[in-house]
Amino acid sequence: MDLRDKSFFEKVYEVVRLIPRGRVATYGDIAAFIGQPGAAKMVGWAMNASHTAYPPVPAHRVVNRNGLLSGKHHFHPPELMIRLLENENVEVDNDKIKNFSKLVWQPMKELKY
DNA sequence: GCAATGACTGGAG
DNA sequence: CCTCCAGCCATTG
Repeated sequence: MDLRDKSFFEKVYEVVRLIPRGRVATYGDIAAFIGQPGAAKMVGWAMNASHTAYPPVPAHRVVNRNGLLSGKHHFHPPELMIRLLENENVEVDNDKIKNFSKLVWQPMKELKY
């Protein structure tokens, strides 16, 4: 798979890299921002291949709409995701982001196009 | 090109 | 906040 060319994946990566340190974003918001609302699953799919992207993508800042770390099982080890978040002062409780509603970063609203 | 897949989501209960 | 359901769409076999 040539991720070198511009694609859905690369758009996702760009947005994810814009997520401020200590903040998190949802798959749906990212998908909507790149003009493909409803393609939230594709964002997750992109994250699945994000390890091949460069510069690295802070995939640990991307969670589902409930603030649940749905993708932690894709990290090695899974606890790494939580460790990275806590390292940014993001509190995690039982695989969920505490104060999620306040930490969530929405490109649509933050960047306001 | 059809069928299955998946780190999802919004609405309803 | 949780569960269940139907819809979502790029990528893969």
